[in-house]
Amino acid sequence: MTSTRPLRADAARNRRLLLAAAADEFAERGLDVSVADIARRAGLGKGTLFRHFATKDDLLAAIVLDRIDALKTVGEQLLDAADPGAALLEFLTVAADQQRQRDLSFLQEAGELNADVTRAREQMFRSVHKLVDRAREHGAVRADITGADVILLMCAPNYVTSYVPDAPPGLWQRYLSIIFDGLRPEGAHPLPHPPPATP
Amino acid sequence: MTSTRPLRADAARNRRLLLAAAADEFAERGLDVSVADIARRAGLGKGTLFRHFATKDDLLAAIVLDRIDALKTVGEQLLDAADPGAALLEFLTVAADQQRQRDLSFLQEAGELNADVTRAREQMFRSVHKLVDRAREHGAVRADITGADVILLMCAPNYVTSYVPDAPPGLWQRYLSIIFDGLRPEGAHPLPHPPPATP
DNA sequence: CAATAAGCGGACCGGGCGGTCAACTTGCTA
DNA sequence: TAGCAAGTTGACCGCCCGGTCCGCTTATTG
Repeated sequence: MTSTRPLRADAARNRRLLLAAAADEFAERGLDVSVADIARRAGLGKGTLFRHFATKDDLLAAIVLDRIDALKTVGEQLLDAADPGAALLEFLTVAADQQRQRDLSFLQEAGELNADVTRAREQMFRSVHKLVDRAREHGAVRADITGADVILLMCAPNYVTSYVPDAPPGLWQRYLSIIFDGLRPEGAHPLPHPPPATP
Repeated sequence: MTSTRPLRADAARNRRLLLAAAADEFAERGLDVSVADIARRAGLGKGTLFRHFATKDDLLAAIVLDRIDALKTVGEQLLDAADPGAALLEFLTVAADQQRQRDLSFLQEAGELNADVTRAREQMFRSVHKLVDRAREHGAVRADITGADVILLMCAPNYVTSYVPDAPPGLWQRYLSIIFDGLRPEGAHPLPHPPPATP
């Protein structure tokens, strides 16, 4: 589209600084941190932040877009894995590990208004659906589970651990493991409600 | 302590109106709704709200305290139930059903500063620990699960469904069911991380 | 090295928030 | 029913937030 000439060296560095500071700040203190705090953490002025990202939501969207794209790629690569059950578990592990601490709600909050994020998210969701379908056909997950279910449950381990004050770093793995056991065919009980259509 | 004379009739009614309006508003639109909106929904002035609740957090704490107390009572009653596994599931069902939609984070957010809420929460947690212990001894849940695990997972069904745009009313039951299957002994895989000590 | 445009920063703005207050209304009681 | 304490109200306050703007700095380039 707009053939934009490359960023000046310092500007490129500052952009990276801002993205990193914002990611940390969002992760540690939630989506409500002020842009002033983010800029301060990056060691830059507030004006600089707004030169790089027109709005606070755009900054959030840039971070989320990165992560979703990375996840999408991981998902696609895992489609060729030998063990479909292990592949799905691996995907969920990467997904939960990538978004540390409390930046769980990233997926929805940012996508509301940004078309790029929405599109990337849908591509990533498609990967998940395929992973789940493969795992189901292989008997690695129960028959009554859908991709939409897994997408919804994907962030739960992070959510759950965000409520323990000084959580040890790997605690989320415990809850991913429990939830994944709930997805397995062994000992599965019939589900009381059909899955949602949307995601 | 302070022998306070009973509220005037209209004041008592308004207090109930405010609590109901706040509960609805928090549930529908999250904890960030303005006190002005809550007062408007109750059909009252903002000043009236602050006469009944010194601060917005106090209002939230009053709501949360009610719910936690109710949950504590349910938990204690279920301790006498014949089937410990069914009792635990019933408790989790009541817990998830009680806090509809997105008011999931009630437990932590409000208790941060309010001593009453903290105390009530700890009592309720004690009930959960007992329910889980009984269920474990009975073989209804896996041996490596603790009360703290269940407390953390308690709100997950609501959290998960809060991300589907127009969720059908009972959808949370699906995810409670999946997660509960993950708590059962059949098909359980060893957990990769010890449980947290705190709750 | 000089010229210049790209980048930077912080004072500033409008708006919305939680919370206050003094003038007004109303349920209770004797 | 008269008197008054209890209750109500919305205009108002100070604060902080996202976002703007313009004078200043600096990387780039011929």
